[in-house]
Amino acid sequence: MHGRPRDPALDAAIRKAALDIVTEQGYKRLTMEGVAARSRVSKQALYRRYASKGELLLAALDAFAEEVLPAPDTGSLREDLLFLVRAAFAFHRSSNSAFSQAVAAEAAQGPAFARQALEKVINPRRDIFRAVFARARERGELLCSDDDLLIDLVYGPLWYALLFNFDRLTDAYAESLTDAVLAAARQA
Amino acid sequence: MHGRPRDPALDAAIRKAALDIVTEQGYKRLTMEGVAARSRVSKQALYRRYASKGELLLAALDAFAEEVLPAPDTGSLREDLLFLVRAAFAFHRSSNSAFSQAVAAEAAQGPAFARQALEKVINPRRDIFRAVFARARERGELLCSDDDLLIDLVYGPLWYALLFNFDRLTDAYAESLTDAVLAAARQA
Amino acid sequence: MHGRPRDPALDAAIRKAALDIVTEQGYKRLTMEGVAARSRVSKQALYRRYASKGELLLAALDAFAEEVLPAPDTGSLREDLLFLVRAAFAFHRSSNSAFSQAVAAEAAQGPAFARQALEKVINPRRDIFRAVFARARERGELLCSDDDLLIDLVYGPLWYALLFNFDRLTDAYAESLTDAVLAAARQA
Amino acid sequence: MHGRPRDPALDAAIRKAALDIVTEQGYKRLTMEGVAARSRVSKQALYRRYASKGELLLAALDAFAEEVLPAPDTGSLREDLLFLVRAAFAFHRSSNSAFSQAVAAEAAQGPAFARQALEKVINPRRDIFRAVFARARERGELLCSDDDLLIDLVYGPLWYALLFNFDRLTDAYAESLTDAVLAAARQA
DNA sequence: CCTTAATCGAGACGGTACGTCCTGTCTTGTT
DNA sequence: AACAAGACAGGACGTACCGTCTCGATTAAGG
Repeated sequence: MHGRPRDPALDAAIRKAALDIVTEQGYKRLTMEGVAARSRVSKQALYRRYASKGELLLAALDAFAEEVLPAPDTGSLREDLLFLVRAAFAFHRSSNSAFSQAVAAEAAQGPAFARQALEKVINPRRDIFRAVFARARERGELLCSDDDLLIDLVYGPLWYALLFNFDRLTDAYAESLTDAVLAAARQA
Repeated sequence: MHGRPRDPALDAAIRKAALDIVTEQGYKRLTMEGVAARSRVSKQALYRRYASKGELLLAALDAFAEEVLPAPDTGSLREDLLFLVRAAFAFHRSSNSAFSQAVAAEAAQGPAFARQALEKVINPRRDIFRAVFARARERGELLCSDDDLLIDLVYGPLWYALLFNFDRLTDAYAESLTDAVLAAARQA
Repeated sequence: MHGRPRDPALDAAIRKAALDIVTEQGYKRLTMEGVAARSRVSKQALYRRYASKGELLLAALDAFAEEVLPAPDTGSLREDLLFLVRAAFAFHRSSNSAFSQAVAAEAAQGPAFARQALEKVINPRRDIFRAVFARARERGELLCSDDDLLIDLVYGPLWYALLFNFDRLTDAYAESLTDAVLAAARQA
Repeated sequence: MHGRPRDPALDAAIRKAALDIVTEQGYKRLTMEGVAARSRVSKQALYRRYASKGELLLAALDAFAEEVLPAPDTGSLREDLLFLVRAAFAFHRSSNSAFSQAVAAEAAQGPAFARQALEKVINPRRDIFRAVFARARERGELLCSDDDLLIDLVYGPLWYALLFNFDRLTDAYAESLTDAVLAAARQA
């Protein structure tokens, strides 16, 4: 038998509360207790859905996951890449950086979270690069066959900067990085 | 100023306890309370030395910092790089990965820690690459003048994998990555 | 008024579950939640019948209430009293003591429960004594006209012992107590 | 070694809070959480001292335990008894009845508590009767040698009334009860 | 030699959050 | 209607750490 169904309004309220707290106070201050209080939801109802801060964070991340990700097609690999890298930098430079850092912190501490973040947040963004690379390959602009490596060359330095050298995420760096990736891309 | 001097044996006991707890139970379980208990040191004495888990972690990291970092000089940039990248991968693949992840988690959550980690752990390792690049430049093997960018191309993907895709840190990947860096290095 | 009639099988199941839990785990562990779970009855159906632990306890007590209460008639007041006092002691000494204590605990905390317990459990037992006293009075064995006082002299010490000195409920004590009551009974 | 000693001011604050809550809101509303909040004491400090509501109640009862118990000596057993019985009734009729009921409830549910209550609250009051009986015995007013039985005849009906028939605790009843006890006392 | 001051262990303290349990009410669909 | 199932707000539970604070007992260096 079925019992009373879960109230979807609560899911929304919880996600919103979590989102607000992270952006306003940072991930460190994100607390099950606090989310319950802010969303006016009982702790029980909260724990029924999310057993940990990590799961809660992933749920809150859905807001970003649903974003339509832009896939540029300028006809030039360099232009496409530059656009994407700049956009990625801009995203992490914005107020969303609290989330990026939360994701990093959580991923560092649990492979379970890492896997889910990969699937929900990381891979969709990598796929856009894949599409760009596919088109460039048709045009003959790309000799390297290892898309994953090239994408790592973009996102690696990005998350690395996010961890240790936040200020590095400038537009100038975006351009240098893009050219470095291009050098690798043109090499068989 | 006089009074009883601090007992250096306590420093050692504390660092050892912290180290043991992190490797045995992971960084999440590292607790000031737990370290005090395990090292048979009073909380007071502990807090006198390290005001936070972060400082404690950095102190425990000194064990690694004191390691002699090997600086290869094979006469070939590719060989030197390959050696360093493989060594770095090996280090993070080992049981020390708990520490790498702890550093990542802590850095993600506080620029103060990030800065200290940078100085104590990250930059010394970057400097080794710098030396290698300097020699290669003299030999004419290196056109790119931006050492930091090249080093980011190495360590970026490494930490990125550490966060999201641990299994990626294979020797094969080390080689691919090295060649990508070389491509960027040879480009003006 | 129509609709589906209440299932009497549920009443039985609930009472049994409550009874079992009290005897097995004590009154403290008696929980509406637990009774519902054990009796495989929904909490709704449970609350429809019994609005509180007290009501539930009283319902469970019906099992005892339906017992045929023996009314001795030996021709001697002392013999009759002794029989009743011993029987009462024996009852409370048995495994039913969990119930007696539950009744005491609940009565202590709510006059509402106390009144219901009085009516359903306490008074019926007092009435047996009344009958015995009535016969004794006819035989001229009884000068005291205050039955309630005499009965208090029996049940008072019994419940008192139940609260504070359980071990006191021996047969020897039953005899002493009976003789004390007799002394009071023979006095105008 | 010793560590920081417990702050005795906290003991006082806790006892006061517990006392106030019980008299103001009844024993049911007495909550470890509530006592901690009202006494501005951390839950930890509270639990360090009292592991349960029962222990807390006993501690709060110290206020009464320290009371000087009056021991009448009128030269007449009846007068002495009457005085004591009336005083006892008056005590339980007063606002302290909340405590009496709390004690009853708690004693009913745990022999551990019962034993402690016996020692701290019950027995000291019984001892006063013992003293009165001793004097009466010297005067030849007392033939019964079983003090405990006689005291049960007093306190039994009292607690019995406390549980089931609160209104019974009148001065008239005190007199009837006294006379009944006297009848038993005069009997060998 | 003997203060003097910072150290040490032990552990109490006010807080905050944890994750669980129970209460009493409610909302489903099913009988 | 009553029923099983189970979600819901609310409140209390007992525990774990946090960082700070007494205690009494050491331990040197400086007077």
